[in-house]
Amino acid sequence: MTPTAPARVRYAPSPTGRTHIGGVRTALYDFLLARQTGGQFILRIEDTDVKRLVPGAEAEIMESLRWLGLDWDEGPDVGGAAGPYRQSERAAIYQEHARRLVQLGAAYPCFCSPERLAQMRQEQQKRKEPPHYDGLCRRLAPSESQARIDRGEKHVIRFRSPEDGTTTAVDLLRGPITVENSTIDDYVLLKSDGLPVYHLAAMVDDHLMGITHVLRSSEWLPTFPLHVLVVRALGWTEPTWVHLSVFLSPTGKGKMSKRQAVDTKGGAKSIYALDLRDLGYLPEAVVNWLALMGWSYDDRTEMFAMDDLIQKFSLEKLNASPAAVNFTKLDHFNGIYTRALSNEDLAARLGPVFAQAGLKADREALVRIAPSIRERIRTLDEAVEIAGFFFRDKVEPSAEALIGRNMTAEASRAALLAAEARIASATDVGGKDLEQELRSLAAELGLEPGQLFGLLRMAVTGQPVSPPLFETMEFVGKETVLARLRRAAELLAQ
RNA sequence: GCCCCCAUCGUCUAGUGGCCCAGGACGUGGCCCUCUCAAGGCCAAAACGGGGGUUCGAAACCCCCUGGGGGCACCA
Repeated sequence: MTPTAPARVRYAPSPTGRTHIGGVRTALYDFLLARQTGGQFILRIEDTDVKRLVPGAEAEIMESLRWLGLDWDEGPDVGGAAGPYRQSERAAIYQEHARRLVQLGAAYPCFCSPERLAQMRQEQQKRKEPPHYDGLCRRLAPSESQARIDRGEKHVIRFRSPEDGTTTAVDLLRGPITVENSTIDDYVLLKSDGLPVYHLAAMVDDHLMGITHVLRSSEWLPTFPLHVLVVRALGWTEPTWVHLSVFLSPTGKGKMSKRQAVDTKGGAKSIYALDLRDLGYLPEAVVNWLALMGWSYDDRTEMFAMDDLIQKFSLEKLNASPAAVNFTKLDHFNGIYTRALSNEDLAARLGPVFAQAGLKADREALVRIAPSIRERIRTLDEAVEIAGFFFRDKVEPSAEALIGRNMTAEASRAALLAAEARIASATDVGGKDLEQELRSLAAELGLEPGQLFGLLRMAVTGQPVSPPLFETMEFVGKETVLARLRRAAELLAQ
């Protein structure tokens, strides 16, 4: 049931790599649930594996969330009453709970060396047994364990999983999941470096931070019963568990891989949030797209602004089956959101894109061309492709490209010069009068309007595809248009 | 190998036993509009993986198979 009581939810990534859309989607759902119920959205960094830490990863997590408008109420940077929010700063807390578990008899110290464990596993595989801890230290008398600890022997703390019976864990989307306890391994909870493993750290933090709903990836399903057992051993009440399906690669075959910039029809794509930003996608489009990958509202509504999502999101409508990433649909959403932008807004977002392409395009100019390109772009960077010529000093089409459709070079040159003369005497190069004038000219020359216009387009813009000819000429300016037409005629004469 | 999850058009999905010879969206094809490219409008093709049950009635419930995915670390 989607709660009406304030939900406290957390997004708890590990700073071990780049921030991809799978994680971001989980964060989105967390955020929506918190905002809808008037609860809190918490960012917690799970950095207990020192070896896998990637510098800058934490910053990328935050930058990605901010870009998409997923602001958190509590976190490493903003603080909060349940902090610290970085697990590496909470080691003492986990150690205390590990001790408690040992006292309770639900966990035990294990002194086995990594070498012994590796060998054990190897032998088990040879015997075609599932790899699992063989329980050597589980059978140690507490007094002996204590003595070895006092002697300073290196050890970990393992969970003492029940020998028989079954454990049932309830997932909101899948219902009860029951497993034989004999299949639950004696997992390590606290490593010999004193830092916890996920199985302990996440359970402790979720409880201490008052988390009401745990939304996480379905990769955790296999260890879900273990988690429930840990929580119960500590005597805590469980949160509502929601396991979100993973994303599949665009073909639907195989998991979306971490290093995947697949080449779809529109060009290179990326599964990383910040790459999407740099590729010219709008955050509102990415949010809408992501929200619909695993969640739906009804049988027809697809456009959702963040406010709509906050209002309409519900856990019940989450889909338990895996979804393939569909970048083409992202393009579609992006096109719609782009077209909905005002001239000023579009110009503002285009500024950095043109700058990055090395083109000097001031805000005022961008506002003026916005109406001409809005309907022609799906991503912001396509604007450079279609309208970059506006900001280049010279256009130099090849003589070959300047020959009109079904025309000779000479006829093309003549048409260009004839058009130049008419445009020279026009008062308004963007107006209907000139258009009529040139249509008449085309008829006089025995040309289709499209042939003449195509010729002019190539001469003025240097490209076969552009915004509508007359708006384009108006923006380029009469003198420049005339100069370019003369230059084109020259090129054709050679 | 063992454990767990999932299963409707190519893709995202609606569907909670009769409203479904299955609806929407993207994509695809065609037509219209049109100075190019888009945008827009109209139309079309396209799915309940297979087999058993349950039921007066199954896309929906149960079982098996198949397929897909995930997991089996002192990673998360």
